[in-house]
Amino acid sequence: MKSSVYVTSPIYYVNAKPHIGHAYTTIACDIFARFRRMLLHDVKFTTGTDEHGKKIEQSAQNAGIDTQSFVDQNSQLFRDLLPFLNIQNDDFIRTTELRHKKAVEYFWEEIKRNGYLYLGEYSGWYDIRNEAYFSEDELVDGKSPLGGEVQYMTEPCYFFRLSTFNDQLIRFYENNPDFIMPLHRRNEVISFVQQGLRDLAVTRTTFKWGIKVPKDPKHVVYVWLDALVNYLTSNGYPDNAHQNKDEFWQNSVHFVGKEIIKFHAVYWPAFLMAAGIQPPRQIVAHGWWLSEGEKMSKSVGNVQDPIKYCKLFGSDALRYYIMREIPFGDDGNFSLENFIGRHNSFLVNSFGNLCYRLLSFIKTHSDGVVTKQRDFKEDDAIFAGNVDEALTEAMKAMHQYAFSKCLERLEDAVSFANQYIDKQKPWALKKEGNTIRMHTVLFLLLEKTYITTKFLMPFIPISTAKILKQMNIPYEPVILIKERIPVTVNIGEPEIVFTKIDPADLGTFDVFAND
RNA sequence: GGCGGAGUAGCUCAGUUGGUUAGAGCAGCGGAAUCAUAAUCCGCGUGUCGGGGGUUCAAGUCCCUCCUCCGCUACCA
Repeated sequence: MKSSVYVTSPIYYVNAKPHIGHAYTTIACDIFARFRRMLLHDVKFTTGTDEHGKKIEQSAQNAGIDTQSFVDQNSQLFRDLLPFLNIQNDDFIRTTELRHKKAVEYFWEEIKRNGYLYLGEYSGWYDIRNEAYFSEDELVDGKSPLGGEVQYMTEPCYFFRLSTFNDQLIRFYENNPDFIMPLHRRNEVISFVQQGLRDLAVTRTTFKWGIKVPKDPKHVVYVWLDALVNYLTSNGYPDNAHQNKDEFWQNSVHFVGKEIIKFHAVYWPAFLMAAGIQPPRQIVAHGWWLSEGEKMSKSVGNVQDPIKYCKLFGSDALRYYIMREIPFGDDGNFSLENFIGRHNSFLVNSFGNLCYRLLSFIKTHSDGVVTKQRDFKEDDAIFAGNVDEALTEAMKAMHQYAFSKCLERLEDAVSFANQYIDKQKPWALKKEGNTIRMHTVLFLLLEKTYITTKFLMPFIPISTAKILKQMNIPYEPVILIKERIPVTVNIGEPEIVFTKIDPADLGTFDVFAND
């Protein structure tokens, strides 16, 4: 039976411009989605923007424009980022859309009907910027622990009976050991829940910019409850109310940054349980980027701008670097120097050069034609075996969201090919007039390089498409480790696909977002 | 304070349930080759495996302790 997968990025809060962190999550989702498509799975991949809340309302006021125009403009910035990054998403959802309003209202009625909401009163110090209440003793120098300005407020509000889900959540984590990836994040979540959950205030009355509570419109639904429901909205809820029977929902994977794990791994499953819907299949959390060794911040002025990188080096270069540099889940450092180093070392010197040297050799020394021959030697079997093994491990890594490990294995495969070509010396075979052996070697090289290139497609789709076109092998977009190519290949015109980045040419290239 | 993670070659890191002379990539040095974007290939690392103590025939790998860094979380006086 055909597998399905529902891949979601977080929806991005439209109060700030997109930076490398947003690009990172979205690219990871896209690569995973492309990978699964190449396994011929049914894939739905959604991203979008989160547009409600007091903070948005205030930012719009400060900017002197009406709130809807404000979110329209800012949401567009995130939408515009997608083609730059070469993202193939199936949906772009905005929380201000009517379909989402309907979904939230329906969801609200469901959890209310099931008895998980009650009207109470909330008072405390409210951090406007971070949309959160704090108790007196949590304040630091008169500000919230998150650094925002606070004001004391009392408001009637609806509470969600989160406290009744303690045991159910713990049991869920135990029964689904791979629910939270990577593992150490899971432990943090479990220990958080084990300390005991308190009921959660899920409405506000201090602002208007949000989805109103059905039949009690002075209350606005808490932004996180609102935002999380987007994953259902995009999957057709509430028209498609039976999410438990939905193939996509059963195989839903939420990619998130580590800072929002609690919302996705605790609140969200509890909300869903309250509505009678099963939790998502997996939460995959990634780490944060430092910028040139320091924490990224607007005031420091070192916020990395993904669009600049794409404009100058192409989206493939950014996609490769960002996935290769750090193990998914860990924090890492984004630096121009490393970017250039990795780009030149693998994409240009290792992979790009392999493709070009192989194809141009076939073009010049074999009239552009390779035919399968059977003058095999032990070296051939070793080479083929090594590549197959590397690709098998790459496949395994991909299923575990270990993107950098997957790329390492693919790099190994490329390296095996470079070693093999050097050892077999097809140029020497040509001189000797040993055409049969030369074709045997070239054919094997072409076949293995072709398969490796296809495996690289999810990461660097534009470049690999060019290379495959040059190979002129009719292909299906499928990853098959043991794939065979036609017995005779008449290659196309070889061209250089990756060009070396010379730091000297960059001059005063400013990698940071100017604002 | 509690829980958890980490501290291994210049840099980034692998090191399975303890077992032969501790590994890889990058950078660096030397060489080969010339199909290729001077790309590639081969060779080269005496690191107190954070400090100290212990268990063991044997510890980077287990136990104790201390130091440093990070994450989650709590909070007394």
